[in-house]
Amino acid sequence: MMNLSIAEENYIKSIYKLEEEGQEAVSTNALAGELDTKPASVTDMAKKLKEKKLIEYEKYQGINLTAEGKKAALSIIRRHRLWECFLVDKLLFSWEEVHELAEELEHVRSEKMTNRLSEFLGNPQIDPHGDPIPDAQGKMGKPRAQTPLHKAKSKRLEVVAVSDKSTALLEFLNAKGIRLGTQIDVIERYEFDNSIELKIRNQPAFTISEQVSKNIMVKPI
Amino acid sequence: MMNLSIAEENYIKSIYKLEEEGQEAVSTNALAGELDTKPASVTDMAKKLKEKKLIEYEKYQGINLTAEGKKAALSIIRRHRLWECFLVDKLLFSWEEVHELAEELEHVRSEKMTNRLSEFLGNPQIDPHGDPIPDAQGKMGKPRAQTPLHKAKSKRLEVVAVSDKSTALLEFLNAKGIRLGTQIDVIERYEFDNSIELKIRNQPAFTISEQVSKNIMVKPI
DNA sequence: AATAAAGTTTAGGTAAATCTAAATAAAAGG
DNA sequence: CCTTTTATTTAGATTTACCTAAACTTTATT
Ligand SMILES: [Mn+2]
Ligand SMILES: [Mn+2]
Ligand SMILES: [Mn+2]
Ligand SMILES: [Mn+2]
Repeated sequence: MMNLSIAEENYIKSIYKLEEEGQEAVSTNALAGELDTKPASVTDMAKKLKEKKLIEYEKYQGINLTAEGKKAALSIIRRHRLWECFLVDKLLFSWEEVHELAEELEHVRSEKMTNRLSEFLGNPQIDPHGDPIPDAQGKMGKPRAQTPLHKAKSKRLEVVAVSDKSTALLEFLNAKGIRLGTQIDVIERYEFDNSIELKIRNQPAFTISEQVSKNIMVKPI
Repeated sequence: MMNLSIAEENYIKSIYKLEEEGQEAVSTNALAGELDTKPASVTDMAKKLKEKKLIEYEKYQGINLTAEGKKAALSIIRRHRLWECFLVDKLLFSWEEVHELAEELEHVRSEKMTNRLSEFLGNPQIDPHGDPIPDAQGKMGKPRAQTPLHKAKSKRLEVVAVSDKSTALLEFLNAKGIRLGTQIDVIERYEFDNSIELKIRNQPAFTISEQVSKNIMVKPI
């Protein structure tokens, strides 16, 4: 496996994320948005990553990871999520604090360290946001076939993941008492703005916007 | 405290190390040697660090850290040594494996994470090589007034630190059964090459070169 | 199909951190 | 004190990862 720069790793990870979110071929603009950079910079990097055979890329046709690119992505994601577990489980950070730190820790490349960290943490299967952790071979549990709350049909639900890791969202969820494993009763869905009124045990009912509900992944219970 | 690049942090740390080793003013060449770079690059960086008021520097006169530079150095060293403790105590690495990993982990700057890591480790006072760990305020236990084995007068000694962190030396010490806390009996000192014959409990006596003995810090027992 | 709008690439630059080779200053030796 | 050696700095390039502005493609809209 080639040696990637930090910038290259961040690109690979973002391409993986956008592909996973359903983009057939990842567009220059989408990637620029995800990485908070300019489209021209993305084009530059695309040429380099193509040269290194980590992506397939033709002018104006968008980007897709090659098999090798996917392998690299999964290895970065593994490190990212394991460090998030460490920060939450061992250093007692809360889930909204760990993403940015893991964004840096993920770039320390050592298979031995990564595997020992995993073992030390008891080989966790999901990270603090409910996302699955790839194993040492790059196999990831479930490809996340999760229902967002705004599309769930059932009345009684359990929170299994959040898809947005912004401090803003996670702090909002903290304030409302919503975390992984929280059980939710849907009281009412309002069609005009797709807001949802819901209730959590021992708490008054409250309403959340579609913006929020589409980032909460749930399963029926 | 200003935001330093990884390169700047590595320079600051090396300047601190060379000052600590006794260099009145750190020379361009010494620093280039320590950082495995070229003197011309050091001159470039010296200008930048002077601009940022982290060092005192006049052309041809060598380099010294300012108070602010020292504070920055101690903060980097704190992170470095805490991560080394983590790797050895929690991930079960051996002392020759951790320096290079810590060289990268040290650049993740988060006071909160650093302090939590310290707490998680039980606020250790020394790292796996016997070096003191600065506290959150940048105070470092003892300024290392340690005797190297080749200058020790006493016959019975205890190993308290190693001053060279190269894998080569540390693996040699592993092979000989020398680690922190090991008790040594000096059997003979040979003047012609300053080699030392010594003995460790339950092991045949053996001889080490001055190259080795000057990197083993000891105290009498 | 023609045109407008949106998306993407190219051209040309900048800043950081490096390098080599040449110039210059300091130190050492006689 | 003069000269040689050693140390240091400058000048000029290179690489990586960005950027803006202009040119070019693709796509959507009349
Ligand atoms: Mn990252
Ligand atoms: Mn996560
Ligand atoms: Mn370092
Ligand atoms: Mn150490």
